[in-house]
Amino acid sequence: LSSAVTGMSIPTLRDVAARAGVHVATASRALNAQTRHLVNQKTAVRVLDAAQALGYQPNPIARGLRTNQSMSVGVVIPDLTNPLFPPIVRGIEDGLMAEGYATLLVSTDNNPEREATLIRALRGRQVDGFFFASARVEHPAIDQLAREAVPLVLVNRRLESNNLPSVTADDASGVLMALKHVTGLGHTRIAYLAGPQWTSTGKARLHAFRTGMTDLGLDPTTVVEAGQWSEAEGERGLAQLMGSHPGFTAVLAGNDLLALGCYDFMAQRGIRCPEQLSVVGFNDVQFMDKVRPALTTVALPQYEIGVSAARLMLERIRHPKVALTSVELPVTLKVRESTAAPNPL
Amino acid sequence: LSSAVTGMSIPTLRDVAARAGVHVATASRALNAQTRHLVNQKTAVRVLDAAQALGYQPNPIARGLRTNQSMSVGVVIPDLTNPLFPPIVRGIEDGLMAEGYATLLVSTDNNPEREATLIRALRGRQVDGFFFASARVEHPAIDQLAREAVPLVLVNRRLESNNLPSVTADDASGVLMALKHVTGLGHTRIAYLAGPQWTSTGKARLHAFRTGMTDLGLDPTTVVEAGQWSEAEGERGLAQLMGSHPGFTAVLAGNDLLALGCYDFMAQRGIRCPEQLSVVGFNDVQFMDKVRPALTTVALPQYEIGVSAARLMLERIRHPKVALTSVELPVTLKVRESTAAPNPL
DNA sequence: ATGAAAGCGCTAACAC
DNA sequence: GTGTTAGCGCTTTCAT
Repeated sequence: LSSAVTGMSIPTLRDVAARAGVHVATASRALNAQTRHLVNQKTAVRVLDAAQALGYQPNPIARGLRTNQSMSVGVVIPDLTNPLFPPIVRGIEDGLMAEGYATLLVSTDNNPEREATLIRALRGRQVDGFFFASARVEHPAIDQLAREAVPLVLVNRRLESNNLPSVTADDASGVLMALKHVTGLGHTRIAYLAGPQWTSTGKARLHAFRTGMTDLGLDPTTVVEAGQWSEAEGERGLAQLMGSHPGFTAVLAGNDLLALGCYDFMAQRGIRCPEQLSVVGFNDVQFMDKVRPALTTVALPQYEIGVSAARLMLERIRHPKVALTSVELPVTLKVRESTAAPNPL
Repeated sequence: LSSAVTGMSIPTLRDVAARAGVHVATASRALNAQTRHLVNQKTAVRVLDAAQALGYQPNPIARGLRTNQSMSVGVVIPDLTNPLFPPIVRGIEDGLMAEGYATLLVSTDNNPEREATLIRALRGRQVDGFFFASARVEHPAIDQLAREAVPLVLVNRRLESNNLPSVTADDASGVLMALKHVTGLGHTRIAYLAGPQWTSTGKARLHAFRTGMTDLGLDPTTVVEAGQWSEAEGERGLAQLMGSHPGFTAVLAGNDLLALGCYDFMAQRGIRCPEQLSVVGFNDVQFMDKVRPALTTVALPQYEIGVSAARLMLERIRHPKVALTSVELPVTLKVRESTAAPNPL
């Protein structure tokens, strides 16, 4: 018995077909833009009208079972509460929603086991592709997916082992802009509080710092690596930096969280920013213009990164054969209050 | 031909059954905890082993088609980049993931049309339930879903028209704590910058302010309503407040974003916080301890709200007949630097 | 305790 | 141009 007859529940393709007086297959063809040309113009209209009248919604579950497509994608990030990710995720969501894709979002907490479980769960749900914002420089799980030809897009990350499509910000330029700004202010002894070197952004930014400093004829060795992209590690990092390489007047942090950690350490030691030490962040996460002092930082086009990633994914899904492309987006320097000319002792 | 034989692709139940030497139906029963008792102990073990060996993952799409369950839920929020929501969403995600549910997250931007579209899309995907963090006090779309007996949980919101299960924070106590703190400091002329009155939290908090002030024998009429939960509206609101009711020495804001808007206005007018005006926020969103001055605010157990909501949803899905329950979680006051004793002129 | 068979809603060969 | 048929992977009667 068709569900329309029972009066209950959601109309199915059968109901539409019945109402239009055609076979389900015809109804299916008429409803699908790809195959609509196979059916008589008038019949198609009749089917469309019937669907409209019934408020028919195709069931993607059933379709997916048949077509091996779920019209959904997995978005794998380290942690949604890291303020860098919400805008990126929204960009992905907005870019994909228009095309009928749903996004399954998961946070890995940088825990490889959890990540493996989540990837398995997403694969089980037949996602049509994966976004990874959590890629370590080496990442067996991703390599595996790539080998299986699952559509993949790396977001704000790159892989060393694999030439996968990625959307990143121009980290090198960003570091150089920060460096130029700080040297322009008169600083010459500049420290770098690097992000974890098992992340591609961490490595890229540190590398840019080293070459940039060398090119400027400055000493590029005042460097400490944080173990995590966290405030706590930023605090620890600056402490270590001041212990091992005292005397610098500015510190560039691998990201804003690390910069905030510097603030914590400085507050605790009574060091004033920017009078005694200039600090520069990276990412320009929400509220960085409101912290004390307002943080000078390199701003990423976060939402745009998400949108671009969505575009790349669509390309990958629709044209799997086309050569891989990657996108690098420009960054901008936001000069605020955490940087000033060095104070002559 | 079974996929295991072809050597490619993902193993199906057929492959597991074949390997264990049983019929698919038996394999299905053995794999499902609910029906395992129907099958011989030894057979069950054999099937489980086969599944293990093959790395079998049940296909929820196929299962869903049969059972009319998608093992996924929709999470509808106004905007993921509003920092209140990421922790809540993570709580929901973590609470549900353990039970095998996936979350489909969407942002409505408070746009009713967009929201309607998104709800339709989610229904089309057969989600087993909806979380709404975007409920207006009146909300036809939600009423409709409730009438259709779709499992629903309201998060940080309540509905006037409908007694739906909800998880909220104890807004009234929060406002009272803020009030007590500020009066304890010596303030008597206290303004309230209310959130939008088309939201339940906006209404609840304003109501608590009015009764609280009255109970304290203070004038409760220095109130302005913001049109949105936004920084811009906070700025506008404080401007309006100072124009229409000058002379107050403390302002309680409906949430942190509004409080930050107050900061903006004060910076622009050269009014010092807390010396000239004390400000209290609400929610204790990320970085409120880092803004200038560090914001005194009422903290919500954000992650816990999400976890509780997930629990409620699970109950609803599993026992649809059980009476509706709602949860109200306690809040805490974070005293920081934006409040001080009023400055005698 | 297990197998056989039907069917969830849809799409895609294949016929006519 | 349209109907027929089969089947995606799984669960669930119904037999045995």
